[in-house]
Amino acid sequence: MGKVTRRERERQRHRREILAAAQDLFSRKGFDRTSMAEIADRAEFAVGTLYKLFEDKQALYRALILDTVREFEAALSAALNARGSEIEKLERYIETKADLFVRHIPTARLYFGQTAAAQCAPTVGLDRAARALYEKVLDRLESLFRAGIRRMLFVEVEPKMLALGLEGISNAFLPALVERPDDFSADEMAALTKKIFFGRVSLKAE
Amino acid sequence: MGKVTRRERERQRHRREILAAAQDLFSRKGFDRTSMAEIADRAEFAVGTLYKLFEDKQALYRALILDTVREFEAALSAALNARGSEIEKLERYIETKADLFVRHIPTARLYFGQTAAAQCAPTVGLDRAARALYEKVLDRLESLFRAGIRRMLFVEVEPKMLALGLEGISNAFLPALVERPDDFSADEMAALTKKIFFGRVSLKAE
DNA sequence: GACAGCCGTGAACCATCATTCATATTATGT
DNA sequence: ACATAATATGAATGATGGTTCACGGCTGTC
Repeated sequence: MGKVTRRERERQRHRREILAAAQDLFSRKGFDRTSMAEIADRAEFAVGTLYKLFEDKQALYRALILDTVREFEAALSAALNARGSEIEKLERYIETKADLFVRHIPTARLYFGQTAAAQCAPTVGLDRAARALYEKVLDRLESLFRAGIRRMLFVEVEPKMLALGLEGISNAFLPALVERPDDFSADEMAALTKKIFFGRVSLKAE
Repeated sequence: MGKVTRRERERQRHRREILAAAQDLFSRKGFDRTSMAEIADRAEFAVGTLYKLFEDKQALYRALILDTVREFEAALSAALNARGSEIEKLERYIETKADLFVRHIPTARLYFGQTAAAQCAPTVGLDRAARALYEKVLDRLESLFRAGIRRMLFVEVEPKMLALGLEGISNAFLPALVERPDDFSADEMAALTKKIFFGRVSLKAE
């Protein structure tokens, strides 16, 4: 009973095509300002077809967000769990994130929207599971900072706050990247982030 | 011909009441998920009245955003133009912003939504004028960094990027603040921001 | 080659608002 | 007190867009 029939493969391909169309539209115009008809148009299907593959608009959105956050979470968690000192892990985290941002701008927009922005307006963040995945990354960051502080690699600051601060900086350049994608390389972005976060901006002694 | 008749004063008071109701709803649920009827209800007016005071829903929103951003811009620009060295000005900027955030959380949410988040999804930022005001703050930050670098107060990094980085960190704690408002004082938030941005997080020599 | 089941289709349906406007209410001037 | 102008009201209107479903075609099976 081979479940992987041609039918099923086609079905999954269509599903992916719809998600791709939706990603572009949702990331540029947001959930409410994107209609099912538009998504169907762009994906070259009829509206009805979307409803064959997804319960409703919310479910389609959720699936997309979940895919997006899962992809990011996987890459970022891998970076955070690689070998090396706390600092090296965090540096790899920064590099990985910059790379993801530069390489997949629409995905990055969605990721940022769901993590940073949505935290301030809970009603906007439409998904529970995605949130949980992001929390996992935050927790991992926090515990790395905690360990780093214990080993005297970092200053003594609430580790949770350090994690949020790092998130803040590593997201900071995304708007600029969105506006002029060609002016940024992942390496530059990562270097800048590391310099500001780990180095010191001020030259005066404290 | 005293223009400041009772009628006119009442009118303005009603206007403010409507804006106050709208602020709470928009900041919590966003533009699309807030209906004119809801705003009218909360403000204890009829829908028609909203249309006597505002052209349409967009205009009401624009007025609100403009008020919000204007308020922030005024306070932040004042901080950036006060006496003192570049570092002192920036420190005052950080303190002022933290204070605004802690004191006016709904306003802060709107501000953040319109500045940081909206930059990534241009269609979301519904207002031109508000954007321009924020750009003014960014430009001022940038030129402060530029001057500071010339005077060897800061490391040599693209000043624009330093400005974005500072924005990133000073926004970073807002989500935490929104979630548990009582756990944060403006002073703590400002101190943390300064420590991460101006000080150094890493203890190892570079 | 006929039959059954799956797929895709898009017109039709319905709920949700933004917006309007005829009417009711209140304030102002005489 | 009366006339008049300004203001507030909320039911009615129309547009938008999510969702459904009856239909026609295609695929794989016997």
